[in-house]
Amino acid sequence: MSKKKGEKKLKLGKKKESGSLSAVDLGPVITQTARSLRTALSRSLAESGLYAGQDGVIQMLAEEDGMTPGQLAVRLGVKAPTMTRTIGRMEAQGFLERRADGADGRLTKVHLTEAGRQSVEQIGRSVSQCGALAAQGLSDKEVRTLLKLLKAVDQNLHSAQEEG
Amino acid sequence: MSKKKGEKKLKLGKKKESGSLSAVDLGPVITQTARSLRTALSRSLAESGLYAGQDGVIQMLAEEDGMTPGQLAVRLGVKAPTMTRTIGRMEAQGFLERRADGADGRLTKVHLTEAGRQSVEQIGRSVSQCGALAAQGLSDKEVRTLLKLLKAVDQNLHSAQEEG
DNA sequence: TTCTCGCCCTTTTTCTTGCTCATCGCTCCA
DNA sequence: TGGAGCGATGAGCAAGAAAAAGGGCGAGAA
Repeated sequence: MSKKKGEKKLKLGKKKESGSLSAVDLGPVITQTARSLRTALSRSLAESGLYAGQDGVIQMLAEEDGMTPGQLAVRLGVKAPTMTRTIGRMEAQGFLERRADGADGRLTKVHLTEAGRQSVEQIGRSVSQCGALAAQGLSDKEVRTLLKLLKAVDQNLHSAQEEG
Repeated sequence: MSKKKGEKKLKLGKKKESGSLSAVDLGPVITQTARSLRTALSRSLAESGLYAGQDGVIQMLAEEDGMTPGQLAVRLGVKAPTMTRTIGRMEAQGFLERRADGADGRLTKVHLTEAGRQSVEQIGRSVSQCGALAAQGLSDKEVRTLLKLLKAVDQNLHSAQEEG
């Protein structure tokens, strides 16, 4: 790998290699931004009485009630055990409830409770408000570009994970 | 601040509000990408015997030994309690050690041990390798754009945090 | 000069998400 | 009918955050 190491511009090799220079910063910057976002969302979500990470479950269920923990995990990009525990906590909090599937005994269906359904709107507000804040000062086009690049990165990470 | 709220373009509001449309997706996508990255980095870092989140401490200390927990926390974008505990764990793992500051009794200086110093190189490899993987298929320019946009988002999030 | 109060830094505590490894139960197919 | 698989959980480890508790330093008041 890596033939195009320093051949990019060859500008006197002023600062290291211009090719990898930025890539190293990618990790830290993504991590940092995600942390900031999580913290911000967390505070906004606190008004609804829930934590960052739980919002997705509510929104997913609002779109399609009765999903299984496994489905939720996949769609939210989280591992199954994490989803199980989060669901358990949210059930205790009264936002949703588990019901056994009549046809297949292995499956558990997750349903929104009345309280859960009532929180949907407020959560949507928190999320979009948070998104708007994050995107402040960026043009529509820039946001789309950011989204596209981020998805590409995520894709890279995923495909590598499978190969091991 | 903020008078220029909806006066941006006013283009008939074709699809909802063209401004926020993508913005809502920003949060989930960033979160998701960060999770993937964390997982990937975690595996790579495991060879060095440490966890995702600890790498930054080593690298920071490699650059400037003897920083205080507070300084490390700020530079790594983490809250002080988190840093304290991480340092404690890393001290137990043998990567670094705490020393009291002679001049100011409130301060604690964190120093890399020999083992810590020896891990610096390998960690650097893990991080840059991970960054390279993430940036796979992206042009140099795209990476720079991504970096720029991400930093802008992070900035937005931070400035809002201060205002409360 | 001495004492006290306010401030800063660190650490402790408690709660959550998230991951990996391991386990238990149910299905379905050979 | 017995085993392979899939789905949901359980247990253990770590990062992060918020709230609050210790300790030391320094400045201002008496």
